[in-house]
Amino acid sequence: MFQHISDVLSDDFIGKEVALRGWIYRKRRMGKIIFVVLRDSSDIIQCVIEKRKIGNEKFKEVDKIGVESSLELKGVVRKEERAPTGYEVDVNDVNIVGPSYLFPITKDKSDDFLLDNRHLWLRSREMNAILKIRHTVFGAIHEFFRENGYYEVQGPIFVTGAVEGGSTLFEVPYFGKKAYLSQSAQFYLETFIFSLEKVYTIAPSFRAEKSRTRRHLTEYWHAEGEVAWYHNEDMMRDEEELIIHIVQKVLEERERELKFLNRNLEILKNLEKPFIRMKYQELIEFAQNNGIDIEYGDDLGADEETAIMEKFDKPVFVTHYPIEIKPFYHRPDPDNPNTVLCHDLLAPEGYGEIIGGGERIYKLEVLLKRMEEEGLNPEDYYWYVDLRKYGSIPHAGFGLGVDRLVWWLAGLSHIKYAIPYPRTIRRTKP
RNA sequence: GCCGCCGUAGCUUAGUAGGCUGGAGCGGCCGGCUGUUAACCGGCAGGUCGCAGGUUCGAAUCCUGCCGGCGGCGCCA
Repeated sequence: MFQHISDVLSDDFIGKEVALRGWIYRKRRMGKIIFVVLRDSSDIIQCVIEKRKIGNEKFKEVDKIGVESSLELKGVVRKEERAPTGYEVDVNDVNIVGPSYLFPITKDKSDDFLLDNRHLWLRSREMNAILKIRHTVFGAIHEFFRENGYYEVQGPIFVTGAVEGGSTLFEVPYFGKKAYLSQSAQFYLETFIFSLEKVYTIAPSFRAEKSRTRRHLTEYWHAEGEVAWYHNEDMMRDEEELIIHIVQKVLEERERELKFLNRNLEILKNLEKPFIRMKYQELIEFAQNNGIDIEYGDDLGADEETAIMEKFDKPVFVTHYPIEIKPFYHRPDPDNPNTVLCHDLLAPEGYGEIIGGGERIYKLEVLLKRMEEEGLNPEDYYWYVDLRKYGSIPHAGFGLGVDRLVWWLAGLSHIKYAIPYPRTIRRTKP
């Protein structure tokens, strides 16, 4: 039986023979001895292959093959301070499963080259760590929703209308007609709540925005929730708990990976609710008092958002935006109809917006009026309007940019490092 | 869409006030080494200088256009 490397990196295995399989991570020959650093999904371990032990022929074969060749080997574990992970295997037998010559990724590599070779770069320890963190994040999201009474649902990806007013949709040919790729499941989630009350989905969203920033992808993973009877504050409370649950889970399961990525864990470890809540108005004043050039009615630009969020070490909910700068479906605040009952959640350390959400308009007349003001044709949204005709209820929802969350949690410099196959304005391969 | 930058060997790059044969490291190939840490030592091979046109006695270097890419803004999760 083969074992994983992480399992045998332990004093319990000293002096015992183990069987390992994996890929050559590094290889160095010193005359009649070859050091192979073997890699599998779990970790790396240095293996020593001596000519006198495995014979001339085998030795020559191993000498010939390159980095990323796949191997099966048997050997005895020994504690060895000189080895990269503290233990070493004295190899008794080795079998080359699939040789690799001229692996394209070597010592010097540019960002662009690694993106072109992402299919191979996934094997790197960096990507291995990021992928494991992603795995934990996605799992934690499902866990949270399911433990809190949400049903998982699936909306369509081919759609005919926009959710976000200003956003650009990807148009695709559809049997002689036009369809678009979904940019949010929100409107569909709103239909599900009349059956299931609390629903969520994790799905890709597509935005044809020609954004060239460290926080934008054209295809990204969107975790969205929608809840019947919830008001803005109820929604924020769940989101707060969701984020804390994810952070806890990542700290529990992925501390090693975060450390490997040189993530400073203090902010994550100290994270607790409640998050900071600020009305848009207060945020503008706060920004102005901190020397940021912004006026009431301006949308928060990336510079402002970054400058503001560098001053906080926990996430901030920004609520009550002016009605003009938010999409039509947000419910106006009854106490101040010039603002809407919405919220954005900004991640600290300069990372910025990771969640957008709010309470939806549930009265038919209000919705029709808002659509008219925005120049939208209710017929295009007939099914969305219908929800306000047949037993409408207050409800709220939100969308979490999962890749953005991973980007922040892992402390990455660009969102393209947070997703295995980033799709940006200029990249659709590999 | 706007602003800025880049394109030289498989990879990372030096070289651009125009001038001899475009240098190097890594990787590769050949050889050496029993404690290496993306080892080291000796040797060899490897270049349409993104593409097209122009200026010039002469262009990797200057000009024009195109192609590809990077960073940021706007927009958003």
